[in-house]
Amino acid sequence: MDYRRTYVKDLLASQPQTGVEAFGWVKTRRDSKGVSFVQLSDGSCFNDLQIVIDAGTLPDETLKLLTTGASVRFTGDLVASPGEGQSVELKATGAEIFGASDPTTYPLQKKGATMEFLREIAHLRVRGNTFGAVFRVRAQAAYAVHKFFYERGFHWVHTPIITASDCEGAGAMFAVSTLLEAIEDHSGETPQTLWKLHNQNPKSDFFGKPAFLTVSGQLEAETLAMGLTNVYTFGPTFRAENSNTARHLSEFWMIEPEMAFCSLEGDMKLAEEFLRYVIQYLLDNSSQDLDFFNKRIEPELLSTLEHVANSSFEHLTYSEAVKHLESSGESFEFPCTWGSDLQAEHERWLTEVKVGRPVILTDYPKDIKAFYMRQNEDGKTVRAMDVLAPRIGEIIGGSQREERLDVLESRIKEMGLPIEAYWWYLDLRRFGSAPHAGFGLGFERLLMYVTGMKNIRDVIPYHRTPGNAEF
RNA sequence: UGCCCCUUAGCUCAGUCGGUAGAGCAGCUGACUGUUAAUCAGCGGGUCGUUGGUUCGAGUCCAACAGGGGCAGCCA
Repeated sequence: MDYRRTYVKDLLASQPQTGVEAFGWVKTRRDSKGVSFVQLSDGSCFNDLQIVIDAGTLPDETLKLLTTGASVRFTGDLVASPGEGQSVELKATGAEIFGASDPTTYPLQKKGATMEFLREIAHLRVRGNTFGAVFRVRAQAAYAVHKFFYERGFHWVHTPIITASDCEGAGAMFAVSTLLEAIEDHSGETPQTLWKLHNQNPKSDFFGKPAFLTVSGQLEAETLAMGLTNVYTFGPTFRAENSNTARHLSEFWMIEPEMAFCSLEGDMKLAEEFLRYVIQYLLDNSSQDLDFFNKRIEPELLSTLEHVANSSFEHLTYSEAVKHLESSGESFEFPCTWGSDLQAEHERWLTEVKVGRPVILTDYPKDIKAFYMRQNEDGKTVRAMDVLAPRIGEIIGGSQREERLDVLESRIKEMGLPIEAYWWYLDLRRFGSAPHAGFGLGFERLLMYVTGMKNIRDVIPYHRTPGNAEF
């Protein structure tokens, strides 16, 4: 056996020929008097290979073991299919079963299961139509991300996953420590694992100071952009927020481009180009999987994606958006006033009702945005942007960064942050500072958008959320 | 973190007023010369999430716990 062999995807695209083999897992079997049909899947593409087994070809014992979930190698001839739904099929002459799958206990079936149930058997769900498609599209999208940046001369940079800088400021962090040790407690009826804290002094911890999992690679990416000009990160990101929604994960993958000599206008242009490029790439290269999502998951998916790939995004300033919201005539649960952050219901109205496609909001009040965003001349707003998309809300958050040393320093002090910790970040403004901008994009939110999947936990193989780290 | 909902067969669900359990699919057996979520007939399948309480009697009412989910906030 060798990984260099013919896969289901290749067989389905081949002309009839003798002496072929196919490896995979049985999805279903159908029996008639003189013939049995097996749908064989190996994950190489959306469609299954239909295996035709004439009665008497295989021993009864073998045929009986060809149940949903079994892994098998079929040998035979690839022939033109007289039935509808496929151009070729494999006429079996032999079958070797590697692993049987007891149909009375195998939890996957050919008929509907809920997303919630499949999430609890996440180690098996990839064998079904939906999750096979999700993870193929995920891989294609990741490739498209790299391709997009590579074609534009961006350098992929690897910012640290463990960070001792608690100044990233993007949310609650997970601690990374060796001061804790697991101990078994046998005093109760059932033994349980407890934590023992060696001591409470961070100086004796592994890194000699408190360390955390990164919540953003942005600040480090900025340092790399101040030498490589155009860079991006694409890696895991961690937030210890107690968020329980269909669009938050504790561990997710984020894409963060950062560009030197670039204004917010260039940043917006990149964000829009990026989204439209990835969507077009998937329309061109994942059409079978997208057709399935359009048919079974989200009926408006294809028309929406095609529309977005071919039309420019609406641009609005925060202040204009607030005016639209105030005169909308809608009765929101929370009224919209200038100076406060937009509620989810406001964002939804703007992108779904008012505009009907992605919208970029810019120039937010400085008090509701991060310290590093560049201040406008009005002294009240900053060069921030959020890209909002129908159905999923905020998909991108970015800004032009504050490149003026004095303004940045006073902003850090104003917000009560420990200025000593930012010494290296401030150095960028001391030595060859340059206007620069970037954004952060949640990869799983992008995947929700392009697949139509409704819960972010269903576009990552194993989700990490508060109270859940199974598998 | 706050508010709300759900948990009955392997899966998806019904179960009225509190009176001791139902369907479809899956599985098994059989029928059918080529099916596409095949079809048809028959059969088996239950600690009603767990613990406690109210009651003559609890799937049904109450409480706690466990698991799952929705909305909001935080954000990507």
